Amino acid sequence: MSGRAIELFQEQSGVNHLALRLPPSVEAEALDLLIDRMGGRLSYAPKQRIFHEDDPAECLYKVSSGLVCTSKLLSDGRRQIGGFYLPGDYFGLGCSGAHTLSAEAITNAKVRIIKKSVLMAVANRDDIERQLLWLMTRELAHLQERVLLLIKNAQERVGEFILEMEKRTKVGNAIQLPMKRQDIADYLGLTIETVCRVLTSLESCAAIEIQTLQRVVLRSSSALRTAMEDRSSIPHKNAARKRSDRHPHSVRRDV
Amino acid sequence: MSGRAIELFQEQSGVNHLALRLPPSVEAEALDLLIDRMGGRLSYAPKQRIFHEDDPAECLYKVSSGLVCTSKLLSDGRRQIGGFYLPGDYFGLGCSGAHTLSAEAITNAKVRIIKKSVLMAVANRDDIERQLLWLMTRELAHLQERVLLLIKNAQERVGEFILEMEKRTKVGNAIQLPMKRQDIADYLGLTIETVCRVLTSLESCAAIEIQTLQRVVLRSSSALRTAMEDRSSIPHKNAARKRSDRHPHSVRRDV
DNA sequence: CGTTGTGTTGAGTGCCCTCAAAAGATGTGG
DNA sequence: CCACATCTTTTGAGGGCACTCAACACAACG
Repeated sequence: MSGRAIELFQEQSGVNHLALRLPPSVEAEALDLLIDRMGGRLSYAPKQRIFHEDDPAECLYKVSSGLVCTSKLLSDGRRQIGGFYLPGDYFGLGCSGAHTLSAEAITNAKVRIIKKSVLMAVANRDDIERQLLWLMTRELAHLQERVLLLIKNAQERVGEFILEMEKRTKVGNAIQLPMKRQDIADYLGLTIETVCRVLTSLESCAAIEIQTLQRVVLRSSSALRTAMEDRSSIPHKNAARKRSDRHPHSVRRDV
Repeated sequence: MSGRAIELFQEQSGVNHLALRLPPSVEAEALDLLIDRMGGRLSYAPKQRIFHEDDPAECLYKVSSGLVCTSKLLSDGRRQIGGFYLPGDYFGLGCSGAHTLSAEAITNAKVRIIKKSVLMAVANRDDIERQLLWLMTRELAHLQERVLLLIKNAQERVGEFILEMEKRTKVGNAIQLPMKRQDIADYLGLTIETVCRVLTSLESCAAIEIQTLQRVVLRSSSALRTAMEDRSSIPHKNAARKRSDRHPHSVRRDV
């Protein structure tokens, strides 16, 4: 249980130990090695389920190839997609006890899987722990971004999605969209029709080019930005004017 | 750096060590003791800022009294509230490097503050680490709930907010709403007018009673549930019928 | 008791959803 | 390789929910 009182004041490692301020270069090297060597290999066909949302969350997963998503089915029939996971991405984190989301393959996918208990038994615990904490922190930051996304309008949601996928899947200058339009819609909290319409409008304003269903090229990022901010050339929504009215002295009370 | 190879195979503690499956009774006892005894005391007036969203995230905060919220100002002037924190709640977690949100007091508030480095230097690290991980896991679960909330309609959002606040702030049978209507709106991604209208309609259908601006009583939880599910008696939105059309064989491919 | 901030209510509009149908993509058997 | 069936995507028409704008009621404070 204890037996590490001797280390109590080793400040250097102690400070970093918290893993809430991590050297960015660390990433998950040891974890990668471990799961690649010791983790089980599993293959999934499109739409095949990897785990269900009530299954005990005792494993850690990493995508080797293909595309995986987590999702949740609501009582009214709507589906919300928690995230898309590309090769190299980890999923199944951040759940104590049971998963809160299901996971399924979207394309053919190969997945590495390792039990958390095995992970802890085999590896240097602190390294692994720090890396897991880092992964959780990233997941949390990503979720916060998503919350911000969901209060925006359709053009901004789709636009930010394009930009996110550009960072993650660009080969040459082609952005890959391996998921269905319906998956994008469920990820962005929109309908498939709205996603289609926005994509079409983005193409017609020369921001992007839809080469195939799953292949998009970013033609003009400035045009994309413009289209995202454009509210049909009407200064609608809660504009800055209104906001300043609402918090007229949010500044002057600062210490 | 290392020197802990001897502990490598201490299975028992190693398994729990991951803190991703925690004994629910643990909560944050040691952490509570530590921050209450060693943490600094700070007092804030309404609307006073506690930290800014770009400040380095090197401290952990706990509300002693009053109400605190985290928030982010968007470029278009909209504000998104990350969360409300009541006495006993921790905030400032889950950020590596810099905060992603600002924090400010809503009412008069007393806050305990402790540096993460001090925390790690003074305490048994594993306990503290486990408790921090547990707090982060809760934060993550809460964020996932929020994402699900934001794709729902106004009545469901406000209704779920009432139910959440009932769990957290009920004294007798009165629910306390210490924040402004605008704060609720910014938390739910709605406008203040919509929040008002929904609250009024919930009162007129006998689901709740608005005693004062900041004091609400839940009259009939069943009426509330009905009002939340009610889409003006029209089976709109993506109903189950349409959803089953969209994924007609999501079952048959399971292993 | 005026002033300022906050909350409520009303009228009108637009964004996105629903419903519907056509067009395109994908897969299978002949 | 083509015909056919199925699934997916696109496009169109129309409507509702939540937003914008505006005015009034209420509360807090000096």
